[in-house]
Amino acid sequence: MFRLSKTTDYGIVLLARLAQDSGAGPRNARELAQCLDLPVPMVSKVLKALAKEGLLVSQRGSKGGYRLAQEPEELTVSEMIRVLEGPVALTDCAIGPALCEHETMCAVREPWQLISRVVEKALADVTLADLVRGRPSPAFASAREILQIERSSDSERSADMNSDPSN
Amino acid sequence: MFRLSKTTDYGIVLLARLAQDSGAGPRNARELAQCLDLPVPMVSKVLKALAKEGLLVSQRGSKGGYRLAQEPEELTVSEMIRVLEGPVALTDCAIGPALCEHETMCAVREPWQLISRVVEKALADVTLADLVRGRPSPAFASAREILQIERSSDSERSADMNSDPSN
DNA sequence: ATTTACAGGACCAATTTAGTCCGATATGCT
DNA sequence: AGCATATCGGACTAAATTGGTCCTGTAAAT
Repeated sequence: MFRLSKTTDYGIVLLARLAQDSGAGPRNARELAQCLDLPVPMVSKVLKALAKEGLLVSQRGSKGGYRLAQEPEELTVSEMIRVLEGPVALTDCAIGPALCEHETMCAVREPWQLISRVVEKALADVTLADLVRGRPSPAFASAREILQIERSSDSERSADMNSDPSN
Repeated sequence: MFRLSKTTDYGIVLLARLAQDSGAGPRNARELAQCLDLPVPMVSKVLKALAKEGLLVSQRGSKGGYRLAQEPEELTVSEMIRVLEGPVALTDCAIGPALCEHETMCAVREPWQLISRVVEKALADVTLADLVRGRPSPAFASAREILQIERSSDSERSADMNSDPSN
């Protein structure tokens, strides 16, 4: 269905939560699960994954928990997805060469690589800090610009967005 | 894993194939399957879906087959994905409001909506004609520009792409 | 009438995903 | 030292999705 997995979704929400109240020492899994209303074992699992991949720093034992490994401004959405979900690419053949036996006759491989990189760029423009602010930061500017352009050019080539009333 | 499904992948390749040799009358499923080296029933299934959704026009009976319903320049990647895979959105809550019971406490919903729209815009910039040409058309220009910008700004904030040698 | 080809299903097997659980280890506190 | 609290690193299960096949019906051409 072309959606991020729940794991990734939870992971990013958790990172956002940790970014909101950083500085107050590590937060444990139970606490986070409770305040986000998610099942504890699942939260625990995702946090472990994030720690293993180096996005969080864990502290064991009593008074332990997790904290961000870097400043929210330094962590991009692209990176979070890459860590939890694998490299950003719309098709397998967009990751690299020689992964598909149809390559020789496939006309669309190269465009996919370019498209995937464009998408990744869009995701790399948004940082964790942007997410928790909910407000476009300077880094978000290019995204906004693109949407502005879209808006203005919509009037020119109007007629293909509303072609499917049956759905 | 954040990939397009095989169905969508096949679908776009099939559309590209049909775009390459349009004008020569309808192509049937067997023919297309053979020239793309894919299983016939699968190709048939995808073609049916594309026809049902109005991207292809089908003709039954002997000498029947499928042809594009519109010019390759008019059909965007965004549209193809939307038809085969559903609306482009990274998370469920980016589609519309009131789909997730955590909304009130979720800090990241709004940003997801914006991000999803940016991604969709990137996909809407590429047409089927661009795909079969494999070469950036005017509509592709913005994508290229973005990558240029990325390239040049890479020198400034160099150190976070290569932070994971363990993977 | 026969052949060709799409339409619309049901159907199945394999994979992936979401979620749970458990034993081991590390830390802080008394 | 001993206990309580956490993470760590697995294995494990159930449900959903996906990739793929197959079959019956219908439309068109010769």
